[in-house]
Amino acid sequence: MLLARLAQVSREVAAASARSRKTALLAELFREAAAEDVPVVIPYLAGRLPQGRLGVGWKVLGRPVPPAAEPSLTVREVDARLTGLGEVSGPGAQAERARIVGALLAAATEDEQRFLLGLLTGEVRQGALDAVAVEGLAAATGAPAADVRRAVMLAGSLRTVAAALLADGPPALERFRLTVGRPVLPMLAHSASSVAEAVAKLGACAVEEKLDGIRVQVHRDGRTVRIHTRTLDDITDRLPEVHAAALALPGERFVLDGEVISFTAEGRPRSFQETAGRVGSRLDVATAAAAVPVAPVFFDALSVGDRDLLDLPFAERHAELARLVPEPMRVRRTLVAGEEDVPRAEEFLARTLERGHEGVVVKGLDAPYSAGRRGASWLKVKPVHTLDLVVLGAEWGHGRRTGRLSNLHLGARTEDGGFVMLGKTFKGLTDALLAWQTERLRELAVEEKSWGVLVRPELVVEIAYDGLQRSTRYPAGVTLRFARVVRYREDKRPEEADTVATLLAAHPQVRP
DNA sequence: TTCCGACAGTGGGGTCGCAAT
DNA sequence: ATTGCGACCCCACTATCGGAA
Repeated sequence: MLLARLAQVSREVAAASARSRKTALLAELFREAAAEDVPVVIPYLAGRLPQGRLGVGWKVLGRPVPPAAEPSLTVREVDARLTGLGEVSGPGAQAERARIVGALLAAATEDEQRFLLGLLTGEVRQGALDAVAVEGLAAATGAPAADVRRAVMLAGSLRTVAAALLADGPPALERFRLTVGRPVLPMLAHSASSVAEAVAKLGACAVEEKLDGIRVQVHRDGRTVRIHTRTLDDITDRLPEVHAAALALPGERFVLDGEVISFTAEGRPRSFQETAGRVGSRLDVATAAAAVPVAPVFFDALSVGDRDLLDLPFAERHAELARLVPEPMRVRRTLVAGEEDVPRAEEFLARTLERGHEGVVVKGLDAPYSAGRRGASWLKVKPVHTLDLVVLGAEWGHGRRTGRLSNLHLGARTEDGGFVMLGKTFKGLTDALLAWQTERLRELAVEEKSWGVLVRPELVVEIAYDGLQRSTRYPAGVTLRFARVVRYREDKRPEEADTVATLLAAHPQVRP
């Protein structure tokens, strides 16, 4: 199959607004694809490369290449060239990557170039990724969409399921069950603004501490242990402590879900930055582990022995977890029968925060484990802080925000009446607010840049954020975590904005 | 008819490892 | 030795579609 066909369908999918239309377009293409092309066609139309990321970004891709007049590239040839691209390393790698990409783009028509650049940057912008591709695959094969979705979650891979399904039809889905040693996509949580709100939604529930570390799924089969991240990367080699802890548990076969985090000698959690840095260290793990030891803390059991627990209610999965894992290696929790217990749950949240953790996750006791989904039965509750800051500049947006000033530069007041930048945000803005701020900020502009504008510090904006973290990038030595716009404060003058000093005073545990 | 769950898109900061400078 | 880039951790929020209520 020619790449041109995929590029054409991708353009049509992007142009269609109805999801049902996108699904139909994808299904048609999947039916056309020859068996050998399927392992490439499916991920490409889901907006991803089967090889994953290839080490090329805008630095290499930014240089325009004259397009070919006629399409000639086949999907398999493109796939082979990109596999080669992924294998480039060592001195001269950047030039070699640029050469390979340049040659590929030169062989591509304008339409194909656009599609390839989207794939390589991970931004196809066709309004369809894995989920719509799953729908398309179901439509193409006549398999129920829910069954296909479930198989993909359990396989952790759309490509594998697609190949099996197109080769053997719907019965192939039976093969995709939870298997010890093969990671499944983890269940995720929604947010709630308070414990009371979460309990009102869920009824009988468990309130568990939320640790600010790295999510892990730990598989043990006999003496073999594998540790995977949220995106199913294998990080076993980086976490010898977790490996040892899994082998020390009194069970030969299991799959557990939890968080890896580093504690100080006093038992306080280290900052996310420290834990993430440790888990990210690959070269000298022993030295990293000596400086920042980590520990697993589990909260769910997906499989124990030969039993697949995914469809059991959380209460039963947790009972299995408690049989296998000793208390200190499980998250702290309290059980709540209903709304009459809300004060106790709030007390639990307060104590969890005192211990230095992020917040809590409220979990319905009846719900199954929804692999790969943001289940309605897990609700995280974290304290939200707010500040009144001043807009110092703004950057032009991309995609659907093209032509709008989108990403705001946020400043706090200093003692001498000036402002220092604390970070940026683009979140929390409605289309109407985007339009309004674009106009307003252009009026206030004192300097036009290629990337946006610098403005007179006059607009005050209320910003919500999750906490403070150290920064080497910003002059105050700190930056906001997960900053987002709440509203503009046109009733406030910049002299009334919050200062760096008040910000630091509100977070005494974080020092620049 | 209205409501709400699921998705895609739009990017944020930090840290590590690698290659270029 | 330092710098820049890309991958991958953490993530919030809005718009939209389409099925559920």
